[in-house]
Amino acid sequence: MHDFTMKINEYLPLREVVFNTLRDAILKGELEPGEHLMEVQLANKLGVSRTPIREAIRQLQTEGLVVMTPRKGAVVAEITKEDLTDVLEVRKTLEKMAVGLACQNITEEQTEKLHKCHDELKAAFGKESLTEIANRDEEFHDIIYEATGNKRLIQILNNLREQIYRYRLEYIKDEEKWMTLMEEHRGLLKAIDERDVNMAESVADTHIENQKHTILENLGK
Amino acid sequence: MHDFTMKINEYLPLREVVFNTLRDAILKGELEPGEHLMEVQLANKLGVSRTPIREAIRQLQTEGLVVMTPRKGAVVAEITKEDLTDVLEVRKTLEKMAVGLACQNITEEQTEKLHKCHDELKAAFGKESLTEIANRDEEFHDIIYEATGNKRLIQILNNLREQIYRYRLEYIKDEEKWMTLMEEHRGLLKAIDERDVNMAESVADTHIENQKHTILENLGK
DNA sequence: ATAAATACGAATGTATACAAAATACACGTC
DNA sequence: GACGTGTATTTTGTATACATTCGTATTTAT
Repeated sequence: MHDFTMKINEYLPLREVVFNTLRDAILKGELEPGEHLMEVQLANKLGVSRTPIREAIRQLQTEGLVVMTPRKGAVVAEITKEDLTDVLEVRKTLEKMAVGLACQNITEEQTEKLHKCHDELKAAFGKESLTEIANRDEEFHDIIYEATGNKRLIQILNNLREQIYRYRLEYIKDEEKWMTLMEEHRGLLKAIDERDVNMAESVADTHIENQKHTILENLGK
Repeated sequence: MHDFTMKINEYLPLREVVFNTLRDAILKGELEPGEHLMEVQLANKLGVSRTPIREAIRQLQTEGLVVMTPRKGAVVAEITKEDLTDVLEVRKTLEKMAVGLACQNITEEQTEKLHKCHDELKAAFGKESLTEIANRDEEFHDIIYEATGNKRLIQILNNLREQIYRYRLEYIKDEEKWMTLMEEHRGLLKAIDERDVNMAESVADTHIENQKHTILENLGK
């Protein structure tokens, strides 16, 4: 059977393309913090006009990836230790809220997906594939987010995650922490399976706290 | 002595002016939910070109006040009961976090400001001035937000407040709830004075929960 | 008469042109 | 040599022109 919904939404406005391109460049570090984003230069480089560039940069601003000042332009956001701490403190609170809600609201189907994802995550650790670990880890939390049923919560958590995206590979690189990481994921899964809100919140707290320590540690170097 | 720094930052880009104008219009209900925002029409009305209009609309989108679909344009966001519930649930969690942090981090100076604001709020209730009650209420919470020292938390809380801004006057209109409202503010102040985190979180929980009930109640009508 | 096709209008997407401000740089003065 | 001023260049802000698409109404064929 043919899938006639396939081509729906295949169109992407140029501003979206530019946005994704610049976003990736920032998160990968190709555009370094403090670097000035100049419209004409980017327009030439990407082969489009200034208009989509400007709109993309504004989008990046609201995501917190660039900082703009009127008549001065945009620079890639510098992230200080304090900023990171602030982000992770809020994220800790909301992750706890999320796992708590997930315990109450998760469906049978979502539970199944979560287990499957957890298995794949374990497999990724076995294969020692950093990017796959990172992706599965992201997916694992995504499923939990979805299970909360709170759209606004999901949106904010995704944005907060974006803030620390640049450091996620650094965070996973450290093989010494893998055991702890796997332990925490297993803990989350168990707590959600048993609908144990207190345990889930406690594990989530530890999980983010550890992540905070690792990231701040690596940032010092 | 003359103040030569006076005129600094007096310049506002047109996009900012347009943004504020449209934002106010939406929050005041002059632009109704579901209404289509057309660029040329707005540009003519406000006497500017489409460019600043477009940039302002994108800003409104990220604030959640309008919803855009590619090649269709922007409509003023409809807020459903579910959206409102989601927003207020997240806000409850973060308000609790905020008062907890405020208990730990508030300075002498900020405490003083909070007391002063609380007195003015009581006075506003005495004068039965709705807009003044609303403004003082907003200021009261602003001071608490500032006292947390967490910039990201402040930013998110401000955004969440924006979402329910349209209903804040409705919320305060109900004179029966004034006693409760005053009681809750007094409770928050006391808890912060005594650095009692548990009490502060408990009062904040009740405060937002009551707000949620009132707003959802009024929304039904 | 109904349904499909088409053509027209209106709105958004994108590019470019022009205006104003900020930055860089060279020149002159102390 | 350092500092300040004036000019040139670069960059952002805004307006406008052009392209594309979507919706609607009209027309045409069955």
